[in-house]
Amino acid sequence: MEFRYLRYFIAVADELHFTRAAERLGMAQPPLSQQIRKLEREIGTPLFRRFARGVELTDAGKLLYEDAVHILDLVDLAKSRAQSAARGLTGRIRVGFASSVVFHPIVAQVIRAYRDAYPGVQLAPSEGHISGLMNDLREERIDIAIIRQTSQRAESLKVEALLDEEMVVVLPSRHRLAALDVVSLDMLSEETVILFPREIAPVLYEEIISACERSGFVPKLGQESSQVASAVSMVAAGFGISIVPQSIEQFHTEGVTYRPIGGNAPNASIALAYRAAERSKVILNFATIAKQVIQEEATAARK
Amino acid sequence: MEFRYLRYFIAVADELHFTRAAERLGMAQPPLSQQIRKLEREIGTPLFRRFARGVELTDAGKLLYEDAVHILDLVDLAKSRAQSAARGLTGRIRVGFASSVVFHPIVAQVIRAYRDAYPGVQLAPSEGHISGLMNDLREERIDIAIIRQTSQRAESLKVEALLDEEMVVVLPSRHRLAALDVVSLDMLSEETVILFPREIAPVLYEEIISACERSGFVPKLGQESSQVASAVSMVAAGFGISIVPQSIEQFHTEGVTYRPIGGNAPNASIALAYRAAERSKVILNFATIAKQVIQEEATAARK
DNA sequence: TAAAAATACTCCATAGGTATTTTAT
DNA sequence: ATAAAATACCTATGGAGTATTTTTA
Repeated sequence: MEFRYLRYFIAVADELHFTRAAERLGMAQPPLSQQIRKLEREIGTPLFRRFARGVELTDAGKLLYEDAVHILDLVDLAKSRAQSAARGLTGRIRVGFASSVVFHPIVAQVIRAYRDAYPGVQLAPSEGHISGLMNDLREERIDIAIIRQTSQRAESLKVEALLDEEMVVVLPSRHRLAALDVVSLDMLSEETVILFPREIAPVLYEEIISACERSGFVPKLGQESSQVASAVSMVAAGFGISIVPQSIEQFHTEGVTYRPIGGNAPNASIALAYRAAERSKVILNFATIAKQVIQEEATAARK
Repeated sequence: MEFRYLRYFIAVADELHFTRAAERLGMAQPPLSQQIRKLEREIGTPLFRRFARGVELTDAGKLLYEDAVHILDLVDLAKSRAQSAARGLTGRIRVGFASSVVFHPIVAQVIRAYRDAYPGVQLAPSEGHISGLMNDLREERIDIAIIRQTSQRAESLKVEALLDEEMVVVLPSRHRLAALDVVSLDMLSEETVILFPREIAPVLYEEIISACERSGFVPKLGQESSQVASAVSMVAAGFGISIVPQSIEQFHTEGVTYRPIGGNAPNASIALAYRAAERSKVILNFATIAKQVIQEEATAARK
């Protein structure tokens, strides 16, 4: 089967006249007759009944006409769909978010901005811990991730810093330090500190520990929380105090108070991760949009 | 766009390897590369990313792959659909029935037989008077009709006799002739005869009149009934007697009695009508089935 | 008999082949 | 260094053109 056959067939079916159809196709009548004949031989049945004045469609021809028009439409559609996929306008993108960043307003902003710019792309979000997300990226279960900066030197992945975020202290509201506007780290040397397991965000963990060490003490660690954010609940329950990224403040929990850290506050930096070999416009566009959003935020903040 | 491009593209997409795909297609690798390149140029975007070991699909390629497979499937489907249409296995047929034949058992038998033989054909039945049906045939509003034999010499239509049907007398049950087993026409010379309008079935009408005349009288016509069958209701209402095709007996109406006509009973013959130039297998198959059913009935009756 | 499609042939564009080079890991 | 795709060039199939015949209403 050749495509040409369908185009020619449609022309003849429209005109019900070989000579006129040939004219419309910009060709001579005999080759048109030949091609139609080939099509009829391939299908195994006449598609036209020839009369002295023009032709008419057989039942088989009538049916084929509908299908042929449909098929040619689909071909055009397929072409334009492929074109828009190439421009990153359509498709699907699986985005992973580290559990410790999902509360940060930048996440919602990036998603909104991407949705607006590429409404044809379906977003499939997922949440997980940093190392899990990195594996998901490598094994192509997700396409891009917003994570905390990581020390894992991943050959095949590209990790780009997006922005820095200071950490804050989480205190039970009745704690004596809650009376202060700003808490400095050295005030915490005697406190029991609740932290998440090191594995779920190693760089964040190390940053907290080393900031304490720079302030001259080794933190006294208490019970581990399962997540970065759930440490807040444990503070409320009286297990101790905690240190969390500022965006966790969104978590308004009864009985806890957040206080900025004076001096050398530990830093939680947010980064974008995706496969270094990535070529998909859909995915690269997401990275571009994310960086643009950060840029605009920074510019807006300067004013 | 050429079909070949899609076939080649699918082969390369399946193998992710030009050389192997070329082998599978039974051709050399360079022309395959050329054709894929042409396809990429036509669509305006790369479909594959070439590496030292094989290739991979771009986003555009992935999308086009799905569409291409679908399109090739549709082409095969279109071919087989056209083929089955040519054999009269699929399609739609609009069948008209003369009001005076719809009660005859042969009608249901023919429809059932056709349905069984060609389950893929959609039947669209309609009912009307003979002259209306003949016009509908000529103007292609219906494809075939079961009618009463007609005198209208219709150039463009073919009318084929199916079977003969005797007429019977319809009497009010308390009528003195209802006491007889058989009624002969000459007994009706003084009766008021209720008939349908001549236009709706001229041959039937003439047959009744001339049968009476052969029996030596001109029938005394009373009120006209709107239909052949509705004469029965009027007999029940006491407007007179009537003469109807035997199959109308199916119409079991309170207060009327049907009696066979002795001697020269008028004859109502049933016929098939369709366009003389008809070539559609779907329609010609219907005619064949109808004649077969009659044949089988006759054979069964002889036993 | 006249309009239109089919046939007969000729030509050339291009699909496809062969030999070789380029590219990417 | 090597596998694989791209390039260069050649060949030949078959699509399209011209002239003519056949078909059908």
